[in-house]
Amino acid sequence: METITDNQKLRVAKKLKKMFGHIDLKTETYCPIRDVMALASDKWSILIILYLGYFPVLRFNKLKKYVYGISNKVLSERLKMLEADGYLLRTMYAEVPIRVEYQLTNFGYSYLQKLLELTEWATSHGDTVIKNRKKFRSA
Amino acid sequence: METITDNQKLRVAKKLKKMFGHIDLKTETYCPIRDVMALASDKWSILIILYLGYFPVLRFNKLKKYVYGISNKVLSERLKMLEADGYLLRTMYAEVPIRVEYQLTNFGYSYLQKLLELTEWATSHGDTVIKNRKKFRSA
DNA sequence: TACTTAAGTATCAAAATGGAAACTATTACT
DNA sequence: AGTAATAGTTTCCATTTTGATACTTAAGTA
Repeated sequence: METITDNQKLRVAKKLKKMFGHIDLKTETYCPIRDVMALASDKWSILIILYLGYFPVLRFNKLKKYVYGISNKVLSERLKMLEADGYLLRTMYAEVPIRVEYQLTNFGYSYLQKLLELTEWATSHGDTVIKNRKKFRSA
Repeated sequence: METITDNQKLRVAKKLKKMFGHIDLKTETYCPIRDVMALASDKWSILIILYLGYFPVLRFNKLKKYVYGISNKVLSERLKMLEADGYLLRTMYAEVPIRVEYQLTNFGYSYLQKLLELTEWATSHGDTVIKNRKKFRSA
């Protein structure tokens, strides 16, 4: 079982208060969690960013191999959006055949650091989730 | 500009190596990032978990108000999945009208701690993303 | 002339997702 | 009998999101 200390709870409460004080809850003003996270925590975006963290530079087709299951269309879409938001840099070399390299910006790298907290948690708790699901289904 | 120290880069590389060593990249074995994160980093799930962190207990309609824009269908769907995966607890009181309470489990709380790293980052970098987008469009 | 390769784009059908609105169950109250 | 409230479920339709496949561009090579 997970144990959570009172100290941890306090820290979390503090962070939440700060965050929720900053964002307006009721009205539909701009909400970074809805906007920024929508792209950056997307299933494919997460994988793209992680692989670009692992391999400093990747080309389109290489990336597509690592992020298996993604289609040309979706990959190029996500790359364009991630570039637009500033997470990554696209460099095109006018060779033949053309060569394009993708790499994280410092901004993207800064995001990756936080993202890692989450993906590490996910990899170490994946089995628990599976167990929970089974228990739930059989209940 | 974001500055990233070599020290930070080293730490990130270490984490990535550990994660990517653990998961098999090439074959399609079970991948917690694809599976666990798919639900837990979903747009609506994030908001649900954050609000359940902020308010220790919430009922269906209250939650729906906070997570504005979500429909009955999607909210009840997400709640069921989050319950199944073990993030939250659903308690039903056989009163009339019926009363149902949702709250985070310790497991869900443990996830929330990591999630906060990301949402805090997002709230403090939302303006940068907006700026980046503008720059990109006008380039 | 045809072929090759990288990095996409274009296109169209298929599938998944989403939202709106109506409906259900239950018991007490008027 | 009709109304009210909560917590959903159901239905149906529209929009979004995918996925697969073919196509493009450019220069060098066989």
